[in-house]
Amino acid sequence: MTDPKRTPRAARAANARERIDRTAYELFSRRGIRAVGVDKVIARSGVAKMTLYRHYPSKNKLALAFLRRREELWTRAWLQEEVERRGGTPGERLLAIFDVFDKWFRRADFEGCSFINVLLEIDDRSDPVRVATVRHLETIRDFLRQLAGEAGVSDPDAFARQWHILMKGSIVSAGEGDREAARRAKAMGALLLASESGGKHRRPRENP
Amino acid sequence: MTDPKRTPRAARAANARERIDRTAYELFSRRGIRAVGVDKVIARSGVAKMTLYRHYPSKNKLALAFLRRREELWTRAWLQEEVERRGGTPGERLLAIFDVFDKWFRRADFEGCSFINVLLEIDDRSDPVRVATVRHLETIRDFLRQLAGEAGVSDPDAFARQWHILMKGSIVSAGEGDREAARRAKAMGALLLASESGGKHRRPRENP
DNA sequence: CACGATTGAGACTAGTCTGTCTCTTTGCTA
DNA sequence: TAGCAAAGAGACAGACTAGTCTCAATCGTG
Repeated sequence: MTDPKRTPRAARAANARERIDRTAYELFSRRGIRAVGVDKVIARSGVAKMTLYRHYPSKNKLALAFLRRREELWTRAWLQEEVERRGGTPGERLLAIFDVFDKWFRRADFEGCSFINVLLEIDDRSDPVRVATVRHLETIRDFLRQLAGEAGVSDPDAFARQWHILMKGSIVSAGEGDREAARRAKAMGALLLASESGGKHRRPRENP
Repeated sequence: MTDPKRTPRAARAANARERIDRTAYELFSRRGIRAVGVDKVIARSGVAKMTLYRHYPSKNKLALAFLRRREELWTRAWLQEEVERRGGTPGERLLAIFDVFDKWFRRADFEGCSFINVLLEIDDRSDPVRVATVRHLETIRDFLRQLAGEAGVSDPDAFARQWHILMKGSIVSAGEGDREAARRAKAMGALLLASESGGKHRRPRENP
């Protein structure tokens, strides 16, 4: 006989992992990894300790799973989707990054970039979690390099790294409290883009 | 007991506070504040626990003292001194920041910016230590605003914030491992500076 | 020489952390 | 209906955390 009222134990149990993942995402993205204990994840997700440790053999593994999820949800499903939806040309898309950031920075619950946060909170350069953040940041730069290449800049890798500096700088500034950080970065991005389309192996497009 | 060799107890005791400060600086600047326990500071500085707690009533107070020292040594005695030594005009000095950063980023023991690191490792926006880092970052921006004003920029505050974005972005990139980050940021700084001195909203101040 | 202040050394409290273990309960399936 | 795999609940270990407290050694100064 089906009982629609209470949530059956099995139904909850079935998505125990999903509850862990979601809770870890909420906590780690907002407060950092070191600052959040497994006990907190357990209490918030309503899961038994052994259940968590059966899915993830250590907190580090859970942290790595969190970073993967962050890339899925933040980098791909949010940033890239949003940017591709807004901008038409590669150049427009690059600039649209800062429009997306602008809305992000103005959110009351702005949480910053988890990759930067985790990168800076781990001292040991060989730490697997730290290494993973560097890799995830590279994924973001791959996206930038792709757009830069499509935009026809002379050195897409160097350009992507410069663009990434603008992004990371504006994120830190937003964390400091500057809500206009995205617009400030966008203005510099526009300058960089203009200097690229008017420089080196390209004819100046300046007004006569 | 049994004081080995020289270094009389009194001589050591006399600069107990200085030893604490120096040790806290070394540890906090390199590993962050949360990651370093008071026991570590005590062991490394060779000071008794009660000695530390008599000078600083809590670890937070020690952290605040560390940040003040960081501003003294890093911001003023190092960055500002170096920049003023290298550059002649305000514009040259602004660009010289990235020359100084370039040498910094190439150091094997590059430790990053403590203000950014501490800012991002503390979640609570009302935390006194976090508030202090924001204030110390403002001190850096004051310096930038001063130079921007002297350079005749139309909006020194906005310019300083943009410049600071370049600085912070390049520091994070250097932390990621990009040793060319300073040069990349400098190139963007040069563009920004050029757009200000030759742009539409130019403000004739000094200069021919 | 003696006093007062500072420091060293380390025990101690009370709490946190990650990770392990046992035991019971649950729901699905054969 | 019996068995099995997954999960809940919570005790537990061992290490670490910030901070308190006591007591003796040592210094500079009167």
